Amino acid sequence: MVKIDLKGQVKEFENGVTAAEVAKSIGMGLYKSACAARINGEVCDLRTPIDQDCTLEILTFDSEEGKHAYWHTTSHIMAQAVMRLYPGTKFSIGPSIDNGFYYDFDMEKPLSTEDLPAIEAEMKKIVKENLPLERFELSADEAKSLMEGQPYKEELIDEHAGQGENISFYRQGDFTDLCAGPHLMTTGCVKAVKLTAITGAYWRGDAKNKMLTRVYGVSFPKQSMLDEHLQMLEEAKKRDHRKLGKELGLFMLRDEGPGFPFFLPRGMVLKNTLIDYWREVHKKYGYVEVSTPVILSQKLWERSGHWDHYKDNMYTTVIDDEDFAIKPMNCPGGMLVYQSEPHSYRDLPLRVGELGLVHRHELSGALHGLFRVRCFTQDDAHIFMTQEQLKDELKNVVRLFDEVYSVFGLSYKIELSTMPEDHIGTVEQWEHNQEILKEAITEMGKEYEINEGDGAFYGPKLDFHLADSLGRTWQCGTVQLDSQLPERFELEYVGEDGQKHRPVMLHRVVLGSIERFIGVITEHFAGKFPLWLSPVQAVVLPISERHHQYALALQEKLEKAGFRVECDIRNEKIGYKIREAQLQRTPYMLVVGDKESEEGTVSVRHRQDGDLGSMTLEAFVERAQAEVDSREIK
RNA sequence: GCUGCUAUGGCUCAGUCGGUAGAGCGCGUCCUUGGUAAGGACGAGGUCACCAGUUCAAAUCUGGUUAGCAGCUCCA
Repeated sequence: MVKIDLKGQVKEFENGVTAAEVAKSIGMGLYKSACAARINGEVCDLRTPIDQDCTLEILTFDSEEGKHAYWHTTSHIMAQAVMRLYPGTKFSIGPSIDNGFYYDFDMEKPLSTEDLPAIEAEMKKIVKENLPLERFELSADEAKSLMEGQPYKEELIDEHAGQGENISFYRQGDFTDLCAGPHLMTTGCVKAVKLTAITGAYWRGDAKNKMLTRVYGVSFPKQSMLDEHLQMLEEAKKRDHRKLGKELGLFMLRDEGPGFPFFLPRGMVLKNTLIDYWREVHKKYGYVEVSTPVILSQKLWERSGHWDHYKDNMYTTVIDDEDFAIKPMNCPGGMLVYQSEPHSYRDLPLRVGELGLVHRHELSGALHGLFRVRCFTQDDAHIFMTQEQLKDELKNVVRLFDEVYSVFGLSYKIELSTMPEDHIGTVEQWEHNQEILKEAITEMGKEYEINEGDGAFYGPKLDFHLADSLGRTWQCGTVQLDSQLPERFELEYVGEDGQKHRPVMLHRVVLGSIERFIGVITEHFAGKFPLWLSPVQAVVLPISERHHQYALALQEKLEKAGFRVECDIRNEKIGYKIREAQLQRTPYMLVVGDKESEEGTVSVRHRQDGDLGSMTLEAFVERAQAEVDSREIK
């Protein structure tokens, strides 16, 4: 007998009982919705036999792990359907992902979207057949003979065999796949499936390898959940910053400058307001500001190491027969600023900010609205300090990040990116620096994930990722520890001992790029920017022509009070003007007619709260000013 | 850059079988002077992304180029 602890309730079972059988003993409802199990904290298959005392949790679709098992099984069902419809297909891998699953196929004739309904129909048949999934293990040799004619599988088997492991398989009817699991008990559990996209993807994610056909899909235990999911995607599209950017007149992109955004008057107000805030908060945190040139000699880039490691992404030019490059980063300019005068330990930490306009030749296929452009403003800073000051300064930077992100109500995910293949500096230096980053962030009580090999070529970094409307995350903030550039530029400060020492340096951006950040907050707020950021904060709406004079006077008074105000004196009815102001997400609409002009009041409507009744202009100004000052998010 | 898809007035989109373009919104003029999400009439806007080819004839078929979209790769 084994004792199984089910969330605090201990029950006894026969030795060798499976997690699925335990679920069944609790209730058929749980058994039917079970996707995977967590035994002693480890996620595993429902088929796993239990032969010693343990804790057990049954994972349903409601849990992350349950969803993953569910989607993973669905990807096998899809592969099985493809195998039935296109017998010559070579299979590679088909995992679950955050919002569904995919499977990569190597096909003689790649699939097109027209083929998806047929695959979906075949999948429904497989679901109806309610095939049980069976798990088994083979030695590497046996595995290879089973997967004969499947070169991608053979490659994977060789890899596992190299580590001396047995290879696990899952079989469902006429389909068997190399797989670690966990998986559902039968194909019949998958109730609602939608294949969502078909694209290309490189084998093993390497651009040098063959491009395979990738089919994406998502599935749910209920049709209504699928409908809801698709509905949610539709809603998310409405928040897309490219769509809103056009509708709200924030920015535009033209064929004449792919990846080079144009900021329109309203977008420019947003950008400048953001920059004003940035300056305010950086002043508070003890930063000074500089500006370094956009074009600098190629020799400088050779010295900094950018030329060797980044030249494919740099735009270049020739001036008076000398080679120059347009800056893709601000650091070398920042080094020259530091070098321009001697420094004492008393000056450190020296925090030098720069809103630097950088240009990078990004691959055409990588461009994406304001999220990925070829020309953007980094809210950069270089911080020079002593080794002893490093950890405190790291924390200081993270505190600043926290303050800024909380003003926008943004939550983030931290990644620690470690040494890439292409790097400068010694392994010891890298490991030492990575350790300091870890310590600083751990001491602040923050969680992080490791992003192996994704550091900058000059040092490890902490990346702060923010999510867009579809939940895709974009790196915005980053703190990078650099012990290379101070070395290459022979930076110095005079210590207490009167000797010259080398400072350590941090690169960091909070917003990341102003452009990307505007994209993120546009989606985050769905265009309803907080009052302090709104390009137009209020619009005065006269009911008819005889109220124009009063309305224009109000506009002038509000502008004098420091607000961004428009007045809609078009020959339209009030309902029409309100509709337009609502669609523009204008925070406040000030309706004025006979009543207001006689009483000297305004009738205030808020884009979310609706009619707020009439009040004096002074009362409105007071209210709005308080909202601006608090940077309240409504 | 790679794979697939797409490109028609300022915007969103129709356009069948190849026979030289259509709607709504927006814009302009006029009527209407109104009370919290679209009042009405009339009008002006398009070498159908670009370059070739096939054809008596191309928005439509073919090839290429450019740009966009989804994903991959790369990245703030």
